Amino acid sequence: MGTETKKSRRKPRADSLRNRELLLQAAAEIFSAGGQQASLEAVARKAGVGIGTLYRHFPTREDLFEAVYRNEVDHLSDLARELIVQETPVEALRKWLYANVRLVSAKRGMIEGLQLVAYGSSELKAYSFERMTAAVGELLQGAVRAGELRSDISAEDLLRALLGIFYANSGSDWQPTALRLVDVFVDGLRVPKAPVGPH
Amino acid sequence: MGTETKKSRRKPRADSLRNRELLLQAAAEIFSAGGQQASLEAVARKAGVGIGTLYRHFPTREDLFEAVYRNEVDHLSDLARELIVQETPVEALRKWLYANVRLVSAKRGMIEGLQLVAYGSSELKAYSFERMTAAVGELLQGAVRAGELRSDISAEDLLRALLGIFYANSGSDWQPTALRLVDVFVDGLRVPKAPVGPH
DNA sequence: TGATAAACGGAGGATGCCTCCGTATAAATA
DNA sequence: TATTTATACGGAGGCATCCTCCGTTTATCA
Repeated sequence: MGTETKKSRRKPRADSLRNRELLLQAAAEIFSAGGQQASLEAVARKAGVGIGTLYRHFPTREDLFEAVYRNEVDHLSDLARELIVQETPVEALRKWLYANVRLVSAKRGMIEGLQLVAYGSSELKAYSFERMTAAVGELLQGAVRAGELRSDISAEDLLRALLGIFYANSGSDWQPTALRLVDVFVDGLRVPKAPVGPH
Repeated sequence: MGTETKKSRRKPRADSLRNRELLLQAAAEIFSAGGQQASLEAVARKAGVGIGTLYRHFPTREDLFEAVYRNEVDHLSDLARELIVQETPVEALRKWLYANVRLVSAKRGMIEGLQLVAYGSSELKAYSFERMTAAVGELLQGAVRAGELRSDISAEDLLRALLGIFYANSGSDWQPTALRLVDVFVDGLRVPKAPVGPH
């Protein structure tokens, strides 16, 4: 027999998992507010863990960024499903788009600060695109089926329009502007209650 | 009479002007090599002045970046004129393009690191575009008149092609690649000495 | 050749990065 | 449940950078 090839591993410790989650949450907020050069020590402070813990979970800044991004995409996907059952179709869409603004906030920091797009895994990009299209597709379908939104907008159209909104105005306080534009956009998608066409 | 509204100012001190120049020169090199997050203390060290002197001349990092950029554009413009009289037309163009690679090195750092394009003065952009087009126009004209380069390339075309070359490959060691591409590009512009067309 | 406005240098306090290691604790074992 | 042990934790510490502040130096002007 050779050396033991596969030790029975212990279950990961509960505190480790918890701290990882706390860190991701804190990082999402800090990066969203402060951009790409936010302090990692601030992230650790906000998460309520030591700086060593942060570095153990995410050895490099990029590791943390990528994890935050992936995490946010997953959250958005889940959020779409929750909103579909909890809200009216149009409000579900609107709230999901709001959440998107927050995601892009983090994404901007990552892309512009660290060229994640340049050398970053394109696997990550494909992954996020797929999940995003699926999520927005469900939201749209719901609202269209309920007769509240016009039916000639595809999921990809909507995502493209969003990207346009996001990248068009890249100021320091773009977030409130983006939220306002989302409102306008959603209202524009509505099917008018009192049609004005010829009878 | 009111209070004296306009005191006869002293002439600016010679060492001040000299140090400013030294700082710009050092900053150009440091930014070019190290990107946008290069250390300002390193700039001061390289210039051989105290850190306080750096901050007196350029209170913020952005101030220094913008000054370096403006300075480089001016230098490039002057360089074009010098090369026109010192070199053969084609070599003048090639060397000027080399110098461009170095400029873009600094520019990249500025744009990507600090969103100079986003909030930065668009006056600065207009200024640089105008001067650059003029410079490359003169270089082209000289070489075309000498019958060494094909005549169907405009100054703007050339600048656009350059931008393409520069932005296409955004790696860490893009500079050598860009220089090689410039070579290829200039060679491609040449009028062939022994035409191979049908007789 | 003073007088003085202006510029100089760099110490110093604050903050951030990342490593290292003694301590604490959750899972495995008895 | 009690003990063992693999694993994770926190944060001190060393180094780098940022930026300010102020005593000293020096170029201009009379």
